Amino acid sequence: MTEPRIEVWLIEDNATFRRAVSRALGQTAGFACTGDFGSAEQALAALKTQPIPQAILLDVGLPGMSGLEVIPRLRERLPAVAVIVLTVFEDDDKIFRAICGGAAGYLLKTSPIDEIAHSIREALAGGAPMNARIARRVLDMFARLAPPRGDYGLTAREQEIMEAMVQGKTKKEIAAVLDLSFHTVDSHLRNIYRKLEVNTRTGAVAKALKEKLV
Amino acid sequence: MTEPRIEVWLIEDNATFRRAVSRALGQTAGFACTGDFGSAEQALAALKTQPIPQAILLDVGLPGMSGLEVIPRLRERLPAVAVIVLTVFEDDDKIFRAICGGAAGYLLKTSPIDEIAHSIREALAGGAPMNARIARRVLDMFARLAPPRGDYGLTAREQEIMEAMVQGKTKKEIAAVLDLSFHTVDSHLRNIYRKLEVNTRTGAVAKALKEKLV
DNA sequence: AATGCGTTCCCGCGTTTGCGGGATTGGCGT
DNA sequence: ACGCCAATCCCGCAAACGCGGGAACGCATT
Repeated sequence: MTEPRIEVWLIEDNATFRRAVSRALGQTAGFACTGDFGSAEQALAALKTQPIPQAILLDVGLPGMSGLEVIPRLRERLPAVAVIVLTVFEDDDKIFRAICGGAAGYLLKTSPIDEIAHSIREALAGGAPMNARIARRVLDMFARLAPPRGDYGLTAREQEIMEAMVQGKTKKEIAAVLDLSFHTVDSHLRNIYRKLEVNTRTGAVAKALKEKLV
Repeated sequence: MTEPRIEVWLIEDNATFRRAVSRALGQTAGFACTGDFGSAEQALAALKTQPIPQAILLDVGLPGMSGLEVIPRLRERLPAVAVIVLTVFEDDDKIFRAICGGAAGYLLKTSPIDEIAHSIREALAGGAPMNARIARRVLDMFARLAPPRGDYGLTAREQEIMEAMVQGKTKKEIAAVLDLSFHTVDSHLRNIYRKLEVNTRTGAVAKALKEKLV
């Protein structure tokens, strides 16, 4: 069985490293490096003239437009292409921005070529290949970003009032949309304040949003 | 070289599957299953009498206390132990809650034993072993949870006012901490409202928190 | 010199809020 | 049957807020 070659693009400003990866990938069974570019701009320009690849290996430390900036643009034009970040950086902010931009994987340049090849297959199969340390960082960020999910025992009605409050509505407006008396809304509001241990709507909204009560 | 055995606990209500994994792990070089439990409660009780393991394989669909609930408790008592979820479920909510609870990995029960063994080593080495599909789900959730990071051109002073506002402070209090006149704060507030296109502090706080302006 | 903008300060007025008091109904559990 | 509590409604008042005006200064750009 002869499976079709996986066509890969490489965006990397270091010519030496770029050629090394390009050649190594070309010699790996089932892969072909059909394009290598020294900058994001060159790659974007090539989209208009060349056939698109299945996967793109991307450095983040590029001259001009950074790798992080280009991810969303690539994803926009080529939603089906797996963009895999391949870099030396492993700080939270870069990882975070890469993922939020839509990267399908995040590898380190120290990875051997067969791991890179395996990762490309994994990404195309719907996976998310990541260096072990990176993966841990992602989980940690996730957990930190996560909701403490405080439970203050708000009733259904109070939740409803909270939602309206978060939308910036006044008591009068809330009363109108929920078809209640102004005084009733006021009453619920006081109960919410007591439960959340705040005494202004601003504090209540901040607490609700921070702790994902809404 | 004789590396020390890795001691693993198993929390899984299906006795057949539990024994199968336990035996397979026991026969794998470098591993020892030193405890297997049919419920979270049994495992928590065993913490008091038995020596603690290096890793715990945990099912989420347990009778009584669910696997998701028990993760934070385990992490609390045993911060150094790698808790790896091993389950058939792969819905976003369960994955999300497991990670937020502090799980070090998330595997599917379809994984062969050598992959499980490898994952345990990976977790103990600071990695985050995940099934490929699960990893992709995590990245997708991450990107969705991500901040749109709107930029409304708030000045440094206005940012400062926003932060104080998010803390639930009144205009008078903000004026006090920033050593400004009440009227100045009022002025800044109006400019913030105009830039964010809101007309209440509630709306401003909601927008600021949702779009990570603070 | 002129323009724009951020920052600071001030007045007044009508609206909204927070909170102190209440009251009544209906469901739920022991 | 009794208490508990969520949910609904009401009054009044001091405080805070939103917004309409305004003015002044510094600093950078044009």
